[in-house]
Amino acid sequence: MTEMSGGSSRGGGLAGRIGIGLQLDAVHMKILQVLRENGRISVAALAERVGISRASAYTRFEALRADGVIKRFTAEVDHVRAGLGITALVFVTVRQQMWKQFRAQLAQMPEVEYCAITTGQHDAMIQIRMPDVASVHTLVTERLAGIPAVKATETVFILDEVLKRPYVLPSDRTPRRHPPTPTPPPTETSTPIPLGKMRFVGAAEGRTDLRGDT
Amino acid sequence: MTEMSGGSSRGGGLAGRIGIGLQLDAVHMKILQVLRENGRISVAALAERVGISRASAYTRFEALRADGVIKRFTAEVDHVRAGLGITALVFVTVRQQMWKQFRAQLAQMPEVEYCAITTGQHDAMIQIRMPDVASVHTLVTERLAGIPAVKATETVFILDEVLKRPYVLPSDRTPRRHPPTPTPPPTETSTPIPLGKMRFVGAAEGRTDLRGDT
DNA sequence: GTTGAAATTAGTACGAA
DNA sequence: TTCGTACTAATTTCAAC
Repeated sequence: MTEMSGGSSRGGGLAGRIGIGLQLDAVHMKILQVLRENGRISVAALAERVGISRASAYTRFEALRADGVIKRFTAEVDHVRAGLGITALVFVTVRQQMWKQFRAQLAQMPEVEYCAITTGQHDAMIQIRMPDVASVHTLVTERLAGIPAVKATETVFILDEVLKRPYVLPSDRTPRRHPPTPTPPPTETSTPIPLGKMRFVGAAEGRTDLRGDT
Repeated sequence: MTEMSGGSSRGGGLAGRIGIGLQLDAVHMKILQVLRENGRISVAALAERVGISRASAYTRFEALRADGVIKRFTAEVDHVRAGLGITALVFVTVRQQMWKQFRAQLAQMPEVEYCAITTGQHDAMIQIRMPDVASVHTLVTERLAGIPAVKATETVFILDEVLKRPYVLPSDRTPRRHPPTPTPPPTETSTPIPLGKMRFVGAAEGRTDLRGDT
């Protein structure tokens, strides 16, 4: 092989996905689990770990990749060591009808590592990595705030990243049966607040154009 | 090779790191850049892309791994396809002097993919992946709220993950010189609020025991 | 740090169960 | 489908430059 990934992720972003494609069984899950822990494992070693033949491993491996279940393989870099020691979260309020522009601008900001559209007080949360605190300030005030689509921002710094797990699969979930009385979905209209400790935050009003048309 | 990663990440968490180790040059950066895009590329192909010999590529590759600059290789899985279609952020207020316990409890919750300690109104932000909305509710109310260290939570749902980049390295940054007049660091005492659009949120009062002693 | 050649391993393509 | 084997091509290692 020359390369095995990097060029075949179908579609554009992480957004909308249609069709179900592969039906994943326990073996698929086990493959994913191993691959999340060690993305560079050889298919032969993978087969051994999962308990299938090499031929099957190749078939399933390729199927998972082709089907988009595995989106890409990546190396996790220590950002501090790489020169980007400061991480911040910026919560952004986006002006209505300007989501497309907002997305377009974000695409041109390489320092943005992650962006998610959320319910709650703000509309989006972006995570940025910077060499120093001053750079965060500059980015937020001069570049983010300069985007017409951005109505307001709120910045918090990340003091420590406690955990970042690659193990998140249904099989990892704690075996914990749902309560007999099915919990009602947490909507704005019916949200019990048990223990007085919880608070779900719904979407802001008039959020109709959440998805861009890219 | 049989395996190339997965068992040698030194230390425990993502927290404190001592010593500088390798001094990264432009070639190292380029290697990291390629590896972040394609974690399964062969060292031979990597060498060609970076423009160095195979042997050099092997040496540098190993050095980056041994030194911890590359923390691990992982496969990015489409969570929706894998059965965890719901993503939520839970902002947690942690009771003072109970950080250690909080961390310990989190370690036992596999559905938590990411946890960061932040400045601002809340103390920590955790990202969870669940099969459905009801499970989020159950997790937050029955498990998270049940932790003594957790004083309060606030949950928001992620409607769409716009981008998740593996390209974040200093070399990716937009070449934009800092303003001649050095921007003052954004502390609570001296934070200019340009355009009335920005808002930095400092740490809550009395946050002295942010780091656990693990 | 680079090239080249040898040994090992990976990836593919068959049949057979 | 999955497995097992054989074949081909690539990668890794190790040598000398």
